[in-house]
Order: sequence, then structure tokens, then C-alpha cells
Amino acid sequence: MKNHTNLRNKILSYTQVDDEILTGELVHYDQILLAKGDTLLAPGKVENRFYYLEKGCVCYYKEQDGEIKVLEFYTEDVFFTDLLSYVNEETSSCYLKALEDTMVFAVNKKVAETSFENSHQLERFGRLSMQEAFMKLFTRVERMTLRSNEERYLRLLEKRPELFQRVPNYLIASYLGITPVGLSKLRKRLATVG
Amino acid sequence: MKNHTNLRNKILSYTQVDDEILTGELVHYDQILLAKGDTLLAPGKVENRFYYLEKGCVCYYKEQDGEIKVLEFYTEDVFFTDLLSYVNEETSSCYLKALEDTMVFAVNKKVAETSFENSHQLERFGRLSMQEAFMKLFTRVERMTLRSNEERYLRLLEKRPELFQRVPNYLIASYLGITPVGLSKLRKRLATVG
DNA sequence: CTATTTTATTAAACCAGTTTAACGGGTTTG
DNA sequence: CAAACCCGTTAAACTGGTTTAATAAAATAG
Repeated sequence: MKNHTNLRNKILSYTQVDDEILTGELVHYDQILLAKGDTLLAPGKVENRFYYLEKGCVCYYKEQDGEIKVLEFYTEDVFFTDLLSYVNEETSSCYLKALEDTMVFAVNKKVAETSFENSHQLERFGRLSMQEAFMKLFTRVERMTLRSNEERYLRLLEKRPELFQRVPNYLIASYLGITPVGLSKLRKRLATVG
Repeated sequence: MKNHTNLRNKILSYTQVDDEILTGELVHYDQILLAKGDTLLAPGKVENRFYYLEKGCVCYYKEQDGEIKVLEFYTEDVFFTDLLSYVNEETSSCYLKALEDTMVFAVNKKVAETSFENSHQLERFGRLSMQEAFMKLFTRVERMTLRSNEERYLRLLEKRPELFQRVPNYLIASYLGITPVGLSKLRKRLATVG
């Protein structure tokens, strides 16, 4: 039997949901196990699932002229998907790839939509989790607008230090919007100043 | 009598809402008229309203060391607010200022939340509008990650040409993440190449 | 345990955009 | 209508990052 405890608590952290409804919902979340390097989504596919990351790390990125451009790193206890592909049912241009052995729960779009229709409580959960996702993304835009590369590097080091253990440096560089060479120079500069 | 036609159609573009419920909701949207330069929100205040922009242009920005950092321009037929302040009920650090004579409809947070509680249809509207806002913001992050300043300038020129008529150039520059000087050089470079 | 691939650093030349400052055209205001 | 301010451009010196390439170190596979 799949253990949905963390996912259950995550949903309940947004709003109250009657136990019967929530249990009926959770049956539809399938467990997916990914080995390091496995792909959840690749360009050309249409994303029709929404995910909850139970354990591991997933990299959300694009390839442009053979270069990787990291959009986000997903780690424990977050929801994710390629929302543009999911909502518009268009082929994606992104990858979702496991950077380590990973376990996610996945729900099918049709199932999720039916749940939202049938339960006001789940619809509210949907709204509030989307609202939270928006706010997180917004603070990211704020940082990209207001802060220098150096400030953003230091902030990432402070806020998500575990990322630097789990993820190769050139992906961190890409996430920060610089080249590996640029990151190397930045680190050196910081080291000699401090 | 206030004319809520555009706002009504906007809400209905997301999902079906029974006429009685929608009409009952719209009474709570108050009309606010702003002269050019008027402020809807300033740092230190807590935002407790959600807005729909009926006519005009509002600039959402921060001040940092006396410098303006534009986060977004809102124009006709969009919803907006300072969501972080609105949701967390914290003092804002942003401005919402009219760049021209502007008319918005505003709904109070408590009223909006009550509506979401009382109507599953309005809750769905809330979820779907938030989802759309997320997707728009996400494509912005994508562009900031993937595109050069020049590409982003050309895209803005193509997608929102009216902005260049309505908004001073130094605010456009700020929105693109460069200085007025930088924008000037960029334009010159484009002019001599083309 | 060696060979291969992947990842990180460094150097050197280069470039897009910054900072500072000056100038000039436009527009508002008294 | 003159004064003041706002705004956009230009110039010059500078800087933080890029590109390319070489090398070294670490991880992975055979």
C-alpha cells in the first residue's frame, strides 16, 4: 500500500478537506520511481500529469543550442509540472529529469479536474496552492530584477544549501543565469574578499 | 450606476458563474478613479484590495537606493494587486501608481474571501485566474532566463507596442532590467544594423 | 583499477551594459 | 515667456560577465 502521509499533510496545510473526500482523492495519485537520470518529461510530449515530489530531486530545464537552461530545481514536499503544457495541452519544450533517485506521486489531469469539479474543498486547495506557487515565482522575478548575480548566489547558498551538495555546479550556474566560468570567477572573487 | 460589463465578461471568460451569484458579487467591486500620478499603494501600507483595471495604466514598482525598479505595467482588462502584501497581510514595499488617468474596480479582501467560501463557481474563477497569472509570470521568467536584452526589447516592442506610447522610456528600460543609457545604446545598435 | 567521461578551474581576449557627466530638446509651471 | 524640470542621447572610462581553450580533478563504466 502506498504511503500518502506527506502528500495528505501537504494538501491539508492549504485548507481543510473532509477525510472521506481526501482519501478518495489520494487513491488516484500513483507512485512513480525514478532512477538518477530518468526522464519524467521530454520536449515533444504533452504533460498530462501533476506531480508531488516525495523524495529526491528533479531538474526542470530547456535545451537551447545544445545548452541547458535550468528553470527550477524541485525537491522534497513540492508540487510541480510543466504547467503550460499541462493546461494548454500543447507539446512541451522542457525536460523534467531526476538528478538523483527520486519518488513522486502523479495524478492524471482528467482525474484532478473532476476532483476540482466535485469538491469545493479540493477546488480551494487548488486555488491556494496555485496562489502559493505564484508568490514563490514572483519573489524569484523580484530577485532577478533587483539583485545582482553575486547577491543571488549568496542567497541561494543561504536558503537552499543542500542544493549545492545534490546538484552539479554548472546547473546551479545555469539556474543563476550565468556560465560555469562566470560562477567560478564569482566564487573566487568572494573567497579573496572574505 | 457603475458599469461592470467588462469585469463581468472577464470573470465569465474563466468559468461559468450563475447570473444571480455574479451580480451579487459585482456589487462589491467599487470604482476608483485615479489621476495621472495618483498612488493606489505605497510602501508601508498593507494591501487589502484586489483590482481590475478597466481603463488606463498602472505601474507596479519598487524604489531601491532612490532608483525605480519596475516589476510590471498593468493595462486594460487585467487583475492585479500586491499579492504578497494582500495574502500575508504584511506591509508592502512596492508602489502601485497610475501613469495616466485610470479607472479600476476594487474588491475588499474579506469580501473576496467570503465569496470564494460561499460559491464553488467563484472559487473556481479564483483558481483559474490565479493559474493564468502564474503562467504569464512563468513565461516572463523563461524570457528572463533564455533571452538577451535585445531579444526581450524587440519582443516587448512587438507584443505591447502601445506601452511605448504610454510609458516613458526610462521605465521601459527598468522593466527590461537595463539602464536608460543601456537602452539608448541598444536602440542605436539596432537602428544602424537594420 | 584503469579508461573514459563528466565537472570545475583558470587564462586571455572580448563585449554588452554600467556609471558618471554633459548637453539639448520638450514640457510644465509660476 | 521665462525658469525649472523632465527625459533621452551621447561620450568615455570601466566592469562583470562571455567565449574559447587548455588543464586538472572527480566520478563512472568497463
